[in-house]
Amino acid sequence: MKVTKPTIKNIARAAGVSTATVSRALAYKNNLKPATAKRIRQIAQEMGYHKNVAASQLASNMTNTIAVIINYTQTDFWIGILNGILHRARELNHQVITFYAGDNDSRRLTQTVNEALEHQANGILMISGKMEQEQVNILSTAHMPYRLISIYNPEHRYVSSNNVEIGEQATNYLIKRGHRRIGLVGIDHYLTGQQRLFGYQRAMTEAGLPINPQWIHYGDYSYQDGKKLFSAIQDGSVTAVVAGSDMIGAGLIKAATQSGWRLPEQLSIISIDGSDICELTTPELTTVSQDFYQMGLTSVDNLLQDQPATFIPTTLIERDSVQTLPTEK
Amino acid sequence: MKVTKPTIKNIARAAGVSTATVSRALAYKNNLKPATAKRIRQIAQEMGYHKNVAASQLASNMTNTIAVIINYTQTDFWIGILNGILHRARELNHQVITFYAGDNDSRRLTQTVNEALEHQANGILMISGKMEQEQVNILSTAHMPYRLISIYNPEHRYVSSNNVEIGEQATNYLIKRGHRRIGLVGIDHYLTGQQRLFGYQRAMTEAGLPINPQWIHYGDYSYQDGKKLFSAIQDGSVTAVVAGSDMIGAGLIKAATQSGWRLPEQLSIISIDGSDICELTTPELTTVSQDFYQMGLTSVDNLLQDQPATFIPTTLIERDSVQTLPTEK
DNA sequence: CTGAAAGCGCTAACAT
DNA sequence: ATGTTAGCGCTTTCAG
Repeated sequence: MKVTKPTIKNIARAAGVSTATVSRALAYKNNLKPATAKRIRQIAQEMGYHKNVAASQLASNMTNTIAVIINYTQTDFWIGILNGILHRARELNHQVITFYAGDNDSRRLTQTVNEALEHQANGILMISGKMEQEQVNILSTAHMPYRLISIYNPEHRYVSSNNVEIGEQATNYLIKRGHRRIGLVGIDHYLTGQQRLFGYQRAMTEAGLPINPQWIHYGDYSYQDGKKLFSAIQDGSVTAVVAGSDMIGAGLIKAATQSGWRLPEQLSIISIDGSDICELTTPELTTVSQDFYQMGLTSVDNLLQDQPATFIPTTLIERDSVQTLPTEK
Repeated sequence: MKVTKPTIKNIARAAGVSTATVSRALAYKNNLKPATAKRIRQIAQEMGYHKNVAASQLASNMTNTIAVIINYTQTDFWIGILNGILHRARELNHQVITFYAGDNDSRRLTQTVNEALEHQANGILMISGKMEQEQVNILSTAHMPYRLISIYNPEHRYVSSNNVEIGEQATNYLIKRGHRRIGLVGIDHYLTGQQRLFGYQRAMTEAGLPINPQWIHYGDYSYQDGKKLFSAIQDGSVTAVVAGSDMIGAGLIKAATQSGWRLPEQLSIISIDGSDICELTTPELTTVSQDFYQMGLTSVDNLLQDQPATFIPTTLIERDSVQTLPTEK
């Protein structure tokens, strides 16, 4: 489909004015006769004109745009963040354009980071579970402000929950209810996972509880992995688990239920990172949640105001009818 | 944060060549000495250079970009579509940039459509439940190819499932199981909803079943509305319902369960538009599903190859342990 | 194989 | 209040 788009030149000709006047009219500048301005806009609309943002950006050297990179398409924990970003960005008269990198595909993430970098945004917000040094390097040498969202990385600017604290709170929740053999299921091999593991270890250690390495199982935060990982704990070696994400928690619950387990009698689960989906999937699930929406708001402020790295407060949400068994098997 | 980005001019100076040569080197053109090319790329990387896509587009008049507009941020049915789009777009060497319009906020949708239009994409894919004439007009007069995804609108190019068929299949599923008083809950007031309603009506009529207007309830496809709408059917006037979306279905199930109902004994539910979340929320739910991923693939092909409007095939997915009651109350 | 130069569509001084 | 003009950073002829 060959499409010839009208330009301000066409409009200028049609309106019998110069391109500068057209430009001014369309930008709602106040230094021209309202009547002319209105007439020009009228003509522009009739011609189905839309500004060529490339040319505009190039000429003005301004974009008022925030680029968001998302490295997940299977889980939806980032939707809350994105909503927050959108809200605050609009408030501050910024546009948001989003780039998807797929699911933890390193090569495509690199490619996507480069794509985002080529768009002359005011800055980049990066929502990704995994990041390799390569991508971080590209970002950090690219002369463009960026923030890692929900990714704690002490060497960079981030807006993240405190994963150590989250891991610790979740574990303590179970310990307080009498559990002694507590698993940690579905954390990743990267920093986030390591932090949560550290919090888990700290809670266990401070409670004087031993940790069995076989209680710790890695995954990719997905529902699928949650289901898979149930097999790793169905020998009954633990009475409770901290799920590395709500999707992991949901997967565990699904698999456990399918195996005929009754929850939470046979297994108590507390899940990290409750998103909205959490209520849906598992009303009985307790969640140590990040306030994702708030994280989005904060991210934009942090980026545009050039603030230092920051933590989002962690809150523990008990839902409906949670009653975990206060006894060890 | 004041950032001065390197340009090809800087690189040219640093490399002792002309900007033309730099441009060629970075575009991997084969008409220059490999050694020079490599050296230039090396320098570019060291300087943290990234192409200014605005300038590039302007000069070459090419973007190889597909713009996607999404008008939902609370439900996630579109993620499957987006994945399909991403996959096929990459295959065809196209970039995807995504614009979020929020949640059925007409003003913001208009704004977002305009933003997308200003980016010189090859075309626009629009995923939205509701669309008003205003936005459709803007799109259709903008000299840019576009497709409405999952929106049946005979006056425009669309890639959609056949909503009449979907409504009919779902209703027939319940009729075959012996239900006679069947509700339709949570459809919208727009074309999609009307089509599904029509299918429902056709199935009922062909089965010789009467339709009570009070069995039909409107909503916005959200989980929240599903919960709300349960009150509309809890008088027991229907023995089964077609849920207008899987989120509606999930909401109904949640509310019904909270009210102490046992499903499917007291109420059979079949849900339209099962996304992945569907399995998660309600393993016992039967779904008339669109293949969202396929819809994404098809959308890209359809757009880039300038094909006519098309329907995606509909499939009925029975999950796990569905056994609806074959008797009327 | 490389350089010089002419724009792409728009904005922003600077004139008038 | 409007027109003239010089670029923005890049690509792409056209020369050499």
